[in-house]
Amino acid sequence: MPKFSKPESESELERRVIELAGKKLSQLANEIHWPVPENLKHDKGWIGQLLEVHLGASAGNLSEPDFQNLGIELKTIPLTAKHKAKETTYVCIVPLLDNIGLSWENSCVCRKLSRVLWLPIEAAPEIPIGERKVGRGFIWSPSEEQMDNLRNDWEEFMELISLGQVESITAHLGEFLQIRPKAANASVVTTGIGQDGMRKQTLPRGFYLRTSFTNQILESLSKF
DNA sequence: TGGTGATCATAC
DNA sequence: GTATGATCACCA
Repeated sequence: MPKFSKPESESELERRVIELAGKKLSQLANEIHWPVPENLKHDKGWIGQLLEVHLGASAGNLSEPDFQNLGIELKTIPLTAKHKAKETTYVCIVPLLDNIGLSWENSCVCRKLSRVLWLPIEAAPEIPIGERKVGRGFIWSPSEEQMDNLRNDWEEFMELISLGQVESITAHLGEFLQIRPKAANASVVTTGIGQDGMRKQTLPRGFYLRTSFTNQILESLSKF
């Protein structure tokens, strides 16, 4: 069996996650002959991709779960020195068009978060990238309460968007979910709905999970 | 100093 | 541009 074959079952994936716990990123990078970057300024997705390779995720830029056969999405969680979530977690792009009649159950947020492999990684700035260790990952599904919370935020956002209020949405909105720009830079545009109901060019946005939400998940587990 | 708004790399 | 992977950088 090749070293980084895709896991055939959830229990196999879990075993491999446990094996990764406590390892340094430099160790994982060396095994696949990847150089370790000085910082992540120009390699923001480096850690996520490193772990995808090690766990045998059927990577690619498909809008499919990372482990297609298992229906599981892989998400790394950068941790502060206090082992709290350091950053919000990107979920998916916000649909700005043709979202009439889109139900929460069929939304990208609900589908992506229904089954997630969370992998905490040390990310305190004082620790060099290569010295950062992988935490104890775990497979998770949202509780009913968490689902309700996310759905409430999502429905509020989608109503604003369908009413042409995209431009008025700031990252302050939403209790657990938020909407922020998701683009290479501020001049990138996509088509959305304007205040007059006509199509309008606007900045692409993404759904993100607030750190309060991911911390809630982390607190219910032992990470290391 | 934490959160919001902006940005980076890469494949197609 | 859209999709994947996210973190940076600045200001309140």
